[in-house]
Amino acid sequence: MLNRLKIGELARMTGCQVVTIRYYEREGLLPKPARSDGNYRLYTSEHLEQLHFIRHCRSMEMTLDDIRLLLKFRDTPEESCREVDALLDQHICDVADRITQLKSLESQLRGLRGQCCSARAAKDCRILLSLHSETEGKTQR
Amino acid sequence: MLNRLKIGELARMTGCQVVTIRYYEREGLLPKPARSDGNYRLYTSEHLEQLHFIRHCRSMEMTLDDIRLLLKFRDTPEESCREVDALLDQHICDVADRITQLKSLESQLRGLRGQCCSARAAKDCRILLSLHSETEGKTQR
DNA sequence: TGACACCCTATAGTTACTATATGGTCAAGT
DNA sequence: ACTTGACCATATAGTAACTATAGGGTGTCA
Repeated sequence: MLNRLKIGELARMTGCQVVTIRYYEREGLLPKPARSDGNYRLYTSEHLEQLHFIRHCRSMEMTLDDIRLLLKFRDTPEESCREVDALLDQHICDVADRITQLKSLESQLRGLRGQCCSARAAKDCRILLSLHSETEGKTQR
Repeated sequence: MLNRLKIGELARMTGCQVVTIRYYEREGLLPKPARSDGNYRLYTSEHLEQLHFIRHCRSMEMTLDDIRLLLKFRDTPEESCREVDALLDQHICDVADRITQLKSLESQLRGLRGQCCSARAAKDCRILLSLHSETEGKTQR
């Protein structure tokens, strides 16, 4: 029976930690469930589904703010889903940008690493020496 | 003259924010500078060089802990630089792993995005529907 | 003397949790 | 009836690397 799930059961069914579920409730991502006589949270299959939704979004590294928005869209069925598309497009852009950035970083790091030729004294370490020189063409943040 | 730099001057010379410089001091990454009569921080060219080092490392997304280690290695000139190499190798690995992860995420997101065919009502939005379904094969972190 | 740029400290907020402390609930076993 | 143990509850603080805010002092120029 799926309508009196305790928090630990919900956790097991979603691969989510108990504390995280409580955290989502505080953050307004999961509606407050009913309580048992002993003050235990009692979840329904609605909660289960919503938590699956949240975890699916999180596994794609969407922010909790993004997820809040998506949940709002879901609850206004007459609105178009153009905003869902836009949110996703933006997220895809962000991920792609980050990949580009990390690739450049990786080659920079490999370049730096290549300056070392085996264990010498740290005072002569070319990596450390190189890190002391000014970064050219870098702007803040 | 480079031996009585005020914090704002140091900030301008390194492209670092004033508050960040003070933060590095609190964190023990920059030694405490002398003070003027009016209690202003007075930096030397040593500070300037060390801050360049820190910012260079940060531009490569090393953590402050990493940087603390590197500074320690620099100050123990008889130690070999093998540890510097190891730190860098680890960092390169982390970056490479993250790239792999983000690439897979990107294609997953593009797949999801492709399920939408233009603006329909949110209740039928295939993206939202898809996000409700269970993630298969994902384990907890 | 006042305006202004610049400096100071202390404290709280950001993100998405995680950790810690302290105590209550419930079912099974003795 | 009592205890053990798994499970649940709340409140608070910590994580990383800053950023923001409040409230006030310093130094120079007109």
